Amino acid sequence: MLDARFVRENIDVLKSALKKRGYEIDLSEFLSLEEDRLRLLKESEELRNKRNVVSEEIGKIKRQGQNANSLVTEMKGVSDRIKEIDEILRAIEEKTNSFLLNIPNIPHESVPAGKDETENVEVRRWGVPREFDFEPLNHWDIAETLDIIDFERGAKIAGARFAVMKGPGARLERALMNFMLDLNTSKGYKEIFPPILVNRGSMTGTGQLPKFSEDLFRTVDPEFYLIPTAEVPVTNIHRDEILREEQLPIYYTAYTPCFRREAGAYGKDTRGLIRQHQFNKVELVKFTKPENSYEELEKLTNDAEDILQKLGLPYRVIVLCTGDMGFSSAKTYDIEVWLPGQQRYREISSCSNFEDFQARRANIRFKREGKKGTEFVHTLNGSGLAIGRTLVAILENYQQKDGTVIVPEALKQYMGVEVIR
RNA sequence: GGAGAGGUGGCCGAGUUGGUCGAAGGCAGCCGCCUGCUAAGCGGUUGUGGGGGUAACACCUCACCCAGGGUUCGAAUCCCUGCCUCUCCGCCA
Repeated sequence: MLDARFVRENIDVLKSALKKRGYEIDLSEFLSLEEDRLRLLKESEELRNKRNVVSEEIGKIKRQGQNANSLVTEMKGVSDRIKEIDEILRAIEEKTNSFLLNIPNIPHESVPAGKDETENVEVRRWGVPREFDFEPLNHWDIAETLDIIDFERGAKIAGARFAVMKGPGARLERALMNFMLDLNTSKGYKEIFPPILVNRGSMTGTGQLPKFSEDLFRTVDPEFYLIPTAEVPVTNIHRDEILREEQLPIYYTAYTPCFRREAGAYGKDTRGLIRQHQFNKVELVKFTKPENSYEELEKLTNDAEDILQKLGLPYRVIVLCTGDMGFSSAKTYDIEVWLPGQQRYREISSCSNFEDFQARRANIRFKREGKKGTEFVHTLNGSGLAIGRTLVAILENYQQKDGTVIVPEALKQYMGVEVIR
């Protein structure tokens, strides 16, 4: 969320920045509400001041055994008036707050302007897609032949968009988790294994609520939310905290299952493992000082790329244009892996700098050495990587004519075999 | 699930016949002094957020003693609800 004061004082900056996102904003109601709010706030505070002073007076008078009835009556009136004002204030704040919660983040100046995903810009490519001397299969065909992913049983047990991983398929899933966590922790990321069910405050802190509830699974009694990404519990680790400057930057990596309703994706990627209600992911999360966050975004993206390089999977990096970026992000790189079965690049990681947008919602601050006051940290995160999609990429890129799949060099020690057959 | 205890500042911990409490005291931190060094000692100082104010400080003011309501002229202190922690019993991986 943006800061109310910032919005009040930077109307034009905000308007033009959001226009680049294709987001027209009408601030007139907000501004007049803010005007009312500040006026009433002042009145309320002045009355409280009066009440504090006089109440103390009443105490003194009573201790002297004298009568203070007229003052008491007067203060009763003052208190009633304070209550009235506060009720109005609460109503106003509810409106302004929900208005602020629904404004997306301001894009960084380096983000290309554009209306949708067709205007994203490719930044670099790594690796050369392999030449096949046969027609490469889709991963679901490969998996069916090898009997390592069972979509029918997944549907029977749970429903559409669920799968059962079997034998070497399950092992590959586990191998990837371990491989990624080992690689990430070797670079200084601290391993975290957080709760998978979280409360409403955490979902609001990272921006999933109130705007995107339709994509979340929720338990009813008691109420919890199933995390759509480890970003939620891991970023919320430091919610409502004031960090010391020397603690920054903080690097976390976490494996978790992720749960998404995919409500807006009917008919998309219905076959295969690309879009599931439940999937595994290893996440990278950073908390940094504002002046370092863009440098840290580059490093974080590189760390995610390194996983693909070590697995020998060709990919490209694109920077999302203003119109395609997520709600909370100021700048996002997507990493897309080459899938021979689909003859195209598919998203496997999304690395974002949220600047202070999440930190303000989640109230994550830090204190500079020798300076008074606090500042919001910058938060970043990226997949490192989505396990299911990595598994898909391995099956498709390492498939052989006879239907078997070669295990990438880096995974052999985790798999125990050289070929999945 | 049942019974009980409790949630106060960076930490520990007073305060529960409502008023002089943003909150004693201790520890830790910071700044001085003192001191061969260190330790000890002495003095001072140290929360967050909002509003106003300033060139910037200063300063003024409001709120915050888990959260949200309530009673009252006035609440850390009384009442209600929720959340969390601890102990005992039961159950369970």
